[in-house]
Amino acid sequence: MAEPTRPDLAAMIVPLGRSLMAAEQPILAAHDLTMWEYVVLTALSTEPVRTQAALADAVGADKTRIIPVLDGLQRRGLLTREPDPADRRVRLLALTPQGRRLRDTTRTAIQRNEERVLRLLPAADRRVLLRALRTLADLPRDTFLPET
Amino acid sequence: MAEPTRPDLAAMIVPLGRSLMAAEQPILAAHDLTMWEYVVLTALSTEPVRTQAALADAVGADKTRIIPVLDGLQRRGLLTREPDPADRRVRLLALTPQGRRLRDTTRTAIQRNEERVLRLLPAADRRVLLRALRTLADLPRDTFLPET
DNA sequence: GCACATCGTAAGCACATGCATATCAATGAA
DNA sequence: TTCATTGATATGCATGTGCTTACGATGTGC
Repeated sequence: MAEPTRPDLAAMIVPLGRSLMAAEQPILAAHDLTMWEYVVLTALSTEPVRTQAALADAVGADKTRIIPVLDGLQRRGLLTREPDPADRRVRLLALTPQGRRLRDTTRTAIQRNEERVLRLLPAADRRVLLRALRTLADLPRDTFLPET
Repeated sequence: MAEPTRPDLAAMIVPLGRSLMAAEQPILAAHDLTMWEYVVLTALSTEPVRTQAALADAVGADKTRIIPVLDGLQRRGLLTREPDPADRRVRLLALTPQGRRLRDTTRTAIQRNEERVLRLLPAADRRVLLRALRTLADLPRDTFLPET
């Protein structure tokens, strides 16, 4: 039984994710956003989803738990919910200009902090890392599940 | 305000971590281990820690919540706890041969599955990704916190 | 028209987590 | 010697999460 040559991928990524989330927290607080609020603001501009349930699925949230998040964002004028004329069950979500601005300023602050950390890596490694992460992050979730 | 050229690092890493944890779950179950049990088994062979509290900190666990995990592992003969003669408050932890074997077979299965996913990346990217992740994962947690 | 599915919404339950508190035993410093 | 600190342990509380159930409104297919 040979010694493994690397740590588990999960063992590196999961704690790293925790550290990054912890790092985001003060930035989000300074922008008066919770994590899920920010996730929704970000997803609404990058994911072409039609239904709230699809949005929840896309961002890994629970569709029932996301309702109060959407309520809050709507109440603050950061997003709108309009019935879809093609299917009156559906509420179409859209960012307001205010929502877009808040998303952008928050994202800028978050990414600035991330760049500070990423600069600890060589530039070429940085580019590859981001490219590879993007590829992995875009994989369907069940890609990772073990085969039976 | 220019469009960002990349997703947030956290926005890629955190869901990826979730997917990897979900993928691990059936493998751990097949080896009769919980996630924290496996984390402890793995950490005991790679982290030179003396106290249980230090182990908990090293693996991002709560020192009080880790006690029942250690109890269970000890009861199953996977690890031993002996008083440290140099400081009788401390319980020195060590894997048994059985614990080492279980850790190894589990890790092999987990990494085999991870390799299957990693092979979706070009080989050179794979190497850089793992190297970069290792670097980032080894950073002290407060490296990531924003500067005041 | 009817049975079934879907969407949004609310709420319940079990469990995990982060943090705090408390206790006992042991250690180290003043 | 006294007191503060440390290590292990147990437990409580608040919060978050995953999943489930249920409901009303709407849509689809037969």
